[in-house]
Amino acid sequence: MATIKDVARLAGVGVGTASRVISGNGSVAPATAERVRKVIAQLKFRPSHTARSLGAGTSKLIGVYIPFLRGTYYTPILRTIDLVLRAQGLHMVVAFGEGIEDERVETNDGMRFLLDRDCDGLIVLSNALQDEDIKALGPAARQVVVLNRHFDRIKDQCFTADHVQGGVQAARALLQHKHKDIAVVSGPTTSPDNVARLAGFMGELALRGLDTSKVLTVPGDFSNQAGWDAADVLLALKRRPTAVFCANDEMAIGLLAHCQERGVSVPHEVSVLGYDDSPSAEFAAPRLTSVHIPSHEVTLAGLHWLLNRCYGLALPVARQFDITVTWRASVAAPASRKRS
Amino acid sequence: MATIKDVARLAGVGVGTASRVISGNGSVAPATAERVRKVIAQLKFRPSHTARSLGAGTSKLIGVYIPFLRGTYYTPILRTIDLVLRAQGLHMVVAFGEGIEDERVETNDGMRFLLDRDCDGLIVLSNALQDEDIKALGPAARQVVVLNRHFDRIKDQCFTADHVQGGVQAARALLQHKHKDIAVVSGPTTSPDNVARLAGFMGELALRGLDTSKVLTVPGDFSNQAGWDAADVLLALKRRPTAVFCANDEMAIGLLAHCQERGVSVPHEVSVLGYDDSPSAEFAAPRLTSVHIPSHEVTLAGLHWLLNRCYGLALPVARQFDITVTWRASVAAPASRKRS
DNA sequence: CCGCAAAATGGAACCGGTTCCAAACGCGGC
DNA sequence: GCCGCGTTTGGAACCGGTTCCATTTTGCGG
Repeated sequence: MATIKDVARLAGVGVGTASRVISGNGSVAPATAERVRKVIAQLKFRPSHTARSLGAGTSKLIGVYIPFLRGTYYTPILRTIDLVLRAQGLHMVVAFGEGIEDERVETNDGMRFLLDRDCDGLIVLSNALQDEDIKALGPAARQVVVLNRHFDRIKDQCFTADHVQGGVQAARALLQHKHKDIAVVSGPTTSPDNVARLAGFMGELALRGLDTSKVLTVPGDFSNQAGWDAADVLLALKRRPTAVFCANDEMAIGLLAHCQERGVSVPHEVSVLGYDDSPSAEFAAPRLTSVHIPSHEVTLAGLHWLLNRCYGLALPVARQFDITVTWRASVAAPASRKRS
Repeated sequence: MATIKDVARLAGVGVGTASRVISGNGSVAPATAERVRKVIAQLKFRPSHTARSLGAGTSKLIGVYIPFLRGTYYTPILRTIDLVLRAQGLHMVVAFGEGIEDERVETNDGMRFLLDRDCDGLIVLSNALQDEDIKALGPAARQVVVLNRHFDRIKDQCFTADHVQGGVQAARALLQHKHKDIAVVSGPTTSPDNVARLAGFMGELALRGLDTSKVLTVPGDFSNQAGWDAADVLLALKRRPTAVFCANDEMAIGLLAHCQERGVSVPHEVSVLGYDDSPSAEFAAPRLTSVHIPSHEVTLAGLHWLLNRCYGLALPVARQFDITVTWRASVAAPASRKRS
């Protein structure tokens, strides 16, 4: 690979001049610049990012930590990040948490790994992260943004939709169709956003006069399989619920698949409500009604904040995110029925 | 951030000695080493990857180019890459092609972008790449691996399952259930792997005595929406096919959703066969029978080859990949029926 | 107690850029 | 023709590590 010295030598100029032509800083006589440019083209010279980073003290690298790349929830987020970054001439270094270890340990390792790589900033999505982990980051914490979580310690750097509100919306969607026998397939209790949406959901049901102690909650882990398994439990019930709220779309889809296999018609016999409105919801069978979390907007806001901090930009940063319900085919009024 | 000079100064040693302690190369008296280590811990010193890269001439960075991160096909591939890389202390820089430009231009830009970042190697997934693009890469081509494509120019660096064989398997799966009225939802004709699987499919049908001119092919673009739209065409047919082969799972899932919406029962009224056996196939409704492409193995082989080349390792590199059919619920024998 | 090889050590050079500084140069005004 | 200012230029210093080389220290056998 040709270096700037080769360019300088062949063009008969000093390295300083060559550098000025390449970076465009400082003035160079037009004729000289032309000569240097010619040599650059001839040598197919491309300046080394590494060397630049070392001198400039900035790597133009943003790290992204994703706990587990499953389903379709994270893919639009990655797309959004890549798109914005490339437009700024930046790159994205990615790490996933997919080892065998404890998720929290893994998150910390992953962040460390990324920080060690001299990333200018970090975007972290994680349910396992704890307040002390943020603290342990020390000054490095200044350059991280957390999505879908809230930490008081760095509240300006946290971007998330209000999942309590999301749960409320979910409850209203079901109540609106006069459902009274409701079941829930929940995510892990260790996941704060899951806890929030369930709290919102249950709270709203109680507010509307439902006895929430009768709302069966089947625990799950956000996977397709968990939804499938939950269906097994739910369909075996003597008095089946008329509606099921799943804490994410993945589980809803697993549940849908199981209902189909058993010949249970959705939404005729059971309504199914998802959460996230991830891409796979749109073409589930039946098309899944889901609580729409504006991930794109949340991601964009967090990313903008980070770029503003790291590179002194002034990109707009949203702080408020509206949650709505995307109505499709999987939720309808319960069929009127007599006691079985 | 503390530098090695700070460490050296505080420990009362030269930078050379400090470096030897950090990197573990060269001998240092135990007492001295201990002293240096103490200072390192105290200062929370972490060596700069950038500086190391510059000196060593290797960035420990592998670039990954993915044309469009949609659906679930690419996610396991990214996971596999990340897992292997991290085990080697390496990182992954990702770029997607999601702009507005021509896909081929975009792929070249993306690769350039990644190469400019001083990546030691590149993994490229792309349908738009042409032979000349490889040529234009010049010596940089030595360090790229292409997945799911074949270029004669760099045949050792291409890793792909045999999609003609995949098409053959698909045909056999349908024939095995005595389907005779078959339709195809194809991918873009610009996608070589799509062309290959269709060729294999049609070839096998012809071999088994079917008149392939009667096999309706609906063009698609690998998206859910394309499958949905194709269903519209197919279901409007006077004589509906008894089986549909979709060139990828995404389209199959879109088609399934539409069938469900129209009340067309799968596999009772139509069988649907997918391709790729991506994660979303498992929990489609009904669960999707699909031609299993061993993406994990292909990715692993390509990645191993790349690591062997870039870092002189000796990881095992597979060259042969078996394609099988994963049987689930969406394909069955056609219901016997009279002419409508 | 000496001599010699091996171990330990400090410091310079280097990787490939950018930036700063001082010097050379060109040009207009007096 | 000379002065002074602004432009152009080459080269050194620097970023933070690693590695090489020369020098000092250590350890052991004779």
